[in-house]
Amino acid sequence: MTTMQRDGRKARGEKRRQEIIEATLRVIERDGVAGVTHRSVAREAGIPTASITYHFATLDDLLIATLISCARDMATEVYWMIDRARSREGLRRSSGSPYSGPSAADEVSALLAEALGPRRGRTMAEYELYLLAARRPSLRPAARRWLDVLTSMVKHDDEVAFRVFLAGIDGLLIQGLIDDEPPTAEELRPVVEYLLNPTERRRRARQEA
Amino acid sequence: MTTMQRDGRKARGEKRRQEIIEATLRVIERDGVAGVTHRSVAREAGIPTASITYHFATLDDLLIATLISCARDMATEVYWMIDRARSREGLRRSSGSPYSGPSAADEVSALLAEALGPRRGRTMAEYELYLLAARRPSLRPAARRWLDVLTSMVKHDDEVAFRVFLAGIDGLLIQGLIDDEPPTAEELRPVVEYLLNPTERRRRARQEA
DNA sequence: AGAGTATCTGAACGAACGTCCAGGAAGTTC
DNA sequence: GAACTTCCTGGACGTTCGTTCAGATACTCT
Repeated sequence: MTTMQRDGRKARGEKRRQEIIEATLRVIERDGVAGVTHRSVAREAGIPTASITYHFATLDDLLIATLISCARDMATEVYWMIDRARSREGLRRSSGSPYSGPSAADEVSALLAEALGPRRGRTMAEYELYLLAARRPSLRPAARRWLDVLTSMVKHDDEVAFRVFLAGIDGLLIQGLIDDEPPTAEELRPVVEYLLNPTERRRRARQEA
Repeated sequence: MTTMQRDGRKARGEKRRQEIIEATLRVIERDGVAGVTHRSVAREAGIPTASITYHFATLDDLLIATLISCARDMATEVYWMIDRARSREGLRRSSGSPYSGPSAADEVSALLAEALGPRRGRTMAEYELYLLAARRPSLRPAARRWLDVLTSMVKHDDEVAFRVFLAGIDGLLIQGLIDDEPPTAEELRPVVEYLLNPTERRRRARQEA
């Protein structure tokens, strides 16, 4: 009984798989899907080249596994984000004191600014997935995942306004990627407010009725 | 004086350049940027491989020239589209009879449906340009071209509503690319109407005042 | 006609690629 | 510790790639 690994062989293999996927994602963030080769990923992960072909039958399998993993992570983030926002709203309702924290528009625009600033590489990776999914139907469920999470979690009394909101988010992100410098949360807020407002207005109207 | 070509050598070279660019665009539409190689383009154009390196110093030059050409074509299309719409609006105003042709929302949604249906490949090519521009600043002016044309031609009294409209178009397009089947104009119209309405409402209000 | 120049191309080169494989290392079971 | 399974990897193979280049062809000009 040493201080060494406690995992079985299978667990070690799974860990390696994850390391390879993470290294692949870093390569995609840095150089795009075009930069993904057995050798570049192996260099990034600090492992031998043949180790990749052992864990992934083909390079395409690796790419697909990576993009699906990336999409799953993002969907999970969206899930928790909404969850946090919801519990906060619950607090706001139960307490009688006036709420003065960040508004929904504040939070969404901050999130977009983050996606276009520090997490730019990750955002680009997401849209590489979009484009790959456009050509390969098998990838589409993964690409739509964060949209599905939003759709199923947020109550949308106005179907059309909600679709506009989703499209607006994607449009702001992809247009932000080709700006010379990433837009700040302050610059984005008016647009986000505009995207959210109609929904909010109707919801408030419904609650007052 | 035969019935042969009348163009000088220079003109012939320029024509070849164009043919190569068009073949490259077809390859991108079919297989994406990843499918562009000297040999695949040469096969598509029906010319020898070395002919490409003669007209384009590097494969990257060819790719950039093709995507810029594609962006220029699209900007030109947007230009004429707005021009036609404007002259039609002029007619509508001058004639006293009630106008019953297609509304702006009708036309925009028909255009989007076309971009996601028959012209799907071209639309994908456009977003490949977007993604490439995200990584290469020198490509960004080309990628923004159609946005600039719209911005400079359409009078936008409400800056925010206009930015929402532009983002919405991009979002609808890129989300339409990952739908299992392309959305129809009828499905898109309510969303487009919603994107256009606020602007229209304010414009009408201004005209009535 | 002949010099000059732009256009064109078959063939080849070196580099990078995806993938394979024989064999070694590590862990598990008896 | 022996048998067995899984994990791992250095090295090699055949392919495709971007690019080069010497020489051929087509056109212009004087």
